[in-house]
Formats: sequence, C-alpha cells, structure tokens
Amino acid sequence: MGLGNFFENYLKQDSLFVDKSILSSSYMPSEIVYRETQVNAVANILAPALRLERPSNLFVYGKTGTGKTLSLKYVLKSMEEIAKKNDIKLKTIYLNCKLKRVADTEYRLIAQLTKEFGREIPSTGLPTDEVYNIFYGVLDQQKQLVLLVLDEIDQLTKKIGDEILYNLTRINSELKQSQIALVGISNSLIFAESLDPRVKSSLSQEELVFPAYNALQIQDILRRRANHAFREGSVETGVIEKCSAYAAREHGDVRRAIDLLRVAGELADRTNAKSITISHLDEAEQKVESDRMVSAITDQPKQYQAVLYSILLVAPEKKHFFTGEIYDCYQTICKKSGLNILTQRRISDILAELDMQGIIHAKIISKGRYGRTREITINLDQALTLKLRDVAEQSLHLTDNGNKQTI
DNA sequence: AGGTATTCACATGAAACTATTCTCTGAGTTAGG
DNA sequence: TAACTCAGAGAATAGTTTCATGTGAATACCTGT
Repeated sequence: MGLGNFFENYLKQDSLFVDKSILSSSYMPSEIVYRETQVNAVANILAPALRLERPSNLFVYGKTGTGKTLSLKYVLKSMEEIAKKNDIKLKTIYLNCKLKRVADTEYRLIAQLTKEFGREIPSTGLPTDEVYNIFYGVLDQQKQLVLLVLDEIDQLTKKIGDEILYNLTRINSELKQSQIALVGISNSLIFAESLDPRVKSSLSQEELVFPAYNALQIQDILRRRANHAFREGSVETGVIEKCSAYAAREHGDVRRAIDLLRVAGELADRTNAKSITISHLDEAEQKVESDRMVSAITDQPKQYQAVLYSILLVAPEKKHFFTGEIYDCYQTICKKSGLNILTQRRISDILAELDMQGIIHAKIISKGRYGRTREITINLDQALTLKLRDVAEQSLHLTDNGNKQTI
C-alpha cells in the first residue's frame, strides 16, 4: 500500500488539461489577438533596427494584463529570428526592473546588462562609473544595434531616480560603433510626468498606449487559450463568459482571467470532475481572492503583519474601528511576539500605506468632541478572516525564534 | 436660541537619528607575459 | 604588470522617532433675549 499506487493512479487518471502551460503567464501564443495595431506600431517603430539604424526610443503604457509585455516580447522574438537568418548584428535585451537583486539598483542594472553581453562583473567592489566604462567597452566592441527593453520601468525610477535613464539615453553619443535604443514599459499612465523633462523628451520620442481589453475581447482570448489548454468539451457553457465578466469588472486584466480559468481547471481536476462548471469557477474565484490576500499579508514586512494581525483580531467584533484601538492591540501583539513596538506616528503611516495597497479601507473622519482619526474597515467574510489570522499568526510567531533582539 | 471657544484623538510635516545597504578605495592575489 | 578580488571605510538610503503643528465637528460655555 505504498505511494506507488497513488502515483500510478495519478498517471492513469485523465486530466482535463491537455497542456497546462498554455494558461501560464509566461506562455507565448503564436498570434496575438486584439493587439494588432499595437504590435504593428511597435514593429514599425523598431524596424529600422534591422537595417542597423537606430530606431526612436519608445515608451509603452498600459495597465497590468493588457498585453504589453507579451506584445513587446513577440516583436523582439520575430526581429531576432529575422536578424539571425540574415546575419544582422542585432541584440535584444529584455529586463524586468522589478526583479530584486537583478536590476533594482543602478549598479546592478548595468552589471546585469554587461552580463547579457557575456561579461561578468563582480557583484561589488567597483565604482559605478567603472562599471559604466566596462559596459561601454563590451557594447562598443563590435558594430551592432542593441534594443533594450526595460519592463516595469516605473519601479526602477521609483527606487533609484531617473538619473540612470538619463545616462542610458546619452550612451549613444559615447559609442562609436554600436547604437542602443530604449523601450520603456510602465504600468502607470502618469509615470512620465514625474520624470526629468530631459529624460522624458528623449525617452518618449514615441509613445504607445495599450488600452484595457473589453469583456468580449477577454472572452475571445480566453476561449482561444481554453481550446488548446483543455480537452474538447470540458468547459461548460457560461464558464468562459463568467470568467471574462469577472476580469472585465476588475479593470480588464486578462492575466487574472487566465489565472482564474487555470485554477478552476485545477480544482475540477482534483475532484475528478468531467468538466469545468460554474461552481468550479466560483470556487476558484474565492481561492484566488484568498490567495491574493494571503500573499498580500505574507509579503508585508513583519511590522505591517503585526498591524494587520491586530486589525484581523479586532475585525469580527465591530464593523469599523479606529487607529487608537488598533494601536493598543498592536502593542500587546508586539510584546507577545518579541517585536519592538513602533510609535503611533509610524503606525499611522503604516495604516495609510495598507490603505494605498488596497488591503484595508481607511478614511479620515472627525468625531467632533471625540477627536479625529482614521475609520478603518475591511470587508472579508468570517472564514477568510480566520484563515488570514492564522496565516499572520504563523508568520509572526516564526519571528519569535529567529529574533535576535532581546527586550 | 445663537454664537464662539474649547477640546479630543489623532493626522500630517519636518527634522533628527540609526541601522542597513551601496559605493568606493587601496591592498592583496592571481595569472599571464 | 595588468587584471581581478576582497575587506573595510565612508556615503547613501530606508525606516523610525521626536517634536511641532494642524484639523473638523461635537460639546461646553457664553451672551443677550
């Protein structure tokens, strides 16, 4: 009665999925629908690169899940293929600036870029301008054209300012043989406004906005993917419709819709169902929502978790509560878990940030004679609250062991 | 009754402090010539 | 000898505290009727 049997069964069991990777976020479809105009525009702008002429720098905006990254990667891929076939010295680099420890400081970004050209740079020990010099060196070794795509560029400038972008846009004048063109991708529509005007004008020589998909488009995209990902007839009618309606409501984010569909499929699979039903979808929606909250909590720093935990403790008792109550609760929690207690001033800021992140709702009200404070609410059902409380508890008690501070 | 003053319970700002992370320099090490 | 590596010093940064000031309306306190 070993595990062998279980695995045997597992293998024999026919899954609803034919190819699950089609529903993963890194999947590259063979054609991109509803983004033809954008893809063409990008291709048009970047095409001169194939003649080794420097294309204009490009700036791409659009909310999450509107196909920016996918379209850009698609264009890059086909350009690379052409370049390879015709022996054109074209180098494309795609970098996601959000990746921690890879491209989130100036030094690391340049080091990473240099690495793309096959030259390692020590992770520390060199002055930044030295790193720049090395980078210029490898870049200029041969005549080539470089397309540099910086995804989530807003994250980069948020962290380290726009100086680095200024440097990058100026690289061309330093180079003798090579040329470099920049493509910036940003989720935030107002991002460019916050840039230094010089950077802005040189970076956004061309701009392109990716609008959100509407419900019908999401539906079609989902259907195309589902057709290839699942066995025929394993998705009941109405599921795709509901799934896309849900995503359209949440600002047209296709990625979320695809995720949702995949989770629904997994749930159906697990219960050996013959097809995916609406109820699987509902269940998936709950699970996704719950997972989102769970990771929202676990991704927070410890102090934030402590604050959230206090909120979760107080939450079931009343509909809304105030900063002071949370702070009292927070203090006892800190004592229990060995965390050092931050001042109320800081907690006030933390609460404001949690509000920004959409994890809690807080609005400032005046209770007249009885002061002025944040009125905090969270709308979670009982089960989820308890679960989240558990999660936070786990996460906080872990600090108990590993915490070196003694009080 | 109507008007103004007070007061609460924090919010919000600015400056100062601190611990951590980055950047840089120079010494030491290695490898190639 | 040039190139590389590394440790440690100093600079930059993020997170936090301290001090100071601001806020909106319920309530307390007047004031003249």
